[in-house]
Amino acid sequence: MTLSTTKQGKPHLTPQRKADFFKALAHPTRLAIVEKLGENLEIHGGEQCVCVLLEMFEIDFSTISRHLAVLKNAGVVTSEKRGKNVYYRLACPCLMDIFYCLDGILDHQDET
Amino acid sequence: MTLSTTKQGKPHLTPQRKADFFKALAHPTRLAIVEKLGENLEIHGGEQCVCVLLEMFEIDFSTISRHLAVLKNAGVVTSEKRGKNVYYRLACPCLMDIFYCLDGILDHQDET
DNA sequence: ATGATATTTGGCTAAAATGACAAATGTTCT
DNA sequence: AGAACATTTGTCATTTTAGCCAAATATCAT
Repeated sequence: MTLSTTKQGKPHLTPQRKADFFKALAHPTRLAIVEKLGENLEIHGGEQCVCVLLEMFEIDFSTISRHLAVLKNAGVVTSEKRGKNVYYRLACPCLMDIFYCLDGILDHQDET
Repeated sequence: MTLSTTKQGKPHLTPQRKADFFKALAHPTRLAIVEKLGENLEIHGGEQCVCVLLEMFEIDFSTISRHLAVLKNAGVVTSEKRGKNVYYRLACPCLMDIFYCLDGILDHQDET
């Protein structure tokens, strides 16, 4: 998945860019990672060590690493290396608004 | 792409279900369709004939039809046949909130 | 420097998504 | 009934994604 950018390397708001963003969220594992990063935003912006994320799933750590790379390329998360560990956090806390929206939509559908 | 459902066939709010929803939005063509359906919501709920959607793209009509099926299976749109034509509309007008959210997020990123 | 720990990357296979063409279906009109 | 139109579905080729294992890289402790 390639992030669409302008000539200056600065991303812009094309349909492709939006689609890339949704695509990054279009996987249960990545979604779970994002929701985890959305918890406790008041503590270091909700950042989590990769090692913590690894414990959440029973899949190979290389696979998690790849999922994290997808999220990062799409601009959903950022990462920072400190010592032996790498910490990921949401690129924008307001990202959680999308989930509130979605929950509302899906709940509304389920009522029918 | 299969929509996750309960035994009663009623969808529930699993990570997979959310991921399916995002996956349906994770394509520029489908995104453009959804945004088109979000216009003029006050007129027949924003519904559009497939024939109108066909004119928006230079791809085969069978491909558009498949994209519409993906959106429908994910619960993003509903359809209704009237005469020779089929009309699609957003399953929930509030879906547009997601786009407002996303625009906000991406705009915010672009400022940096 | 060596070894232990944490994470990413290369290489591969299997599965899923995309898109085109042709054929099928359903509807209206004559 | 038959033709014309609108949309969907069958089938297939191509591309993309997901996941695993092994190897590479980076950092810390001894």
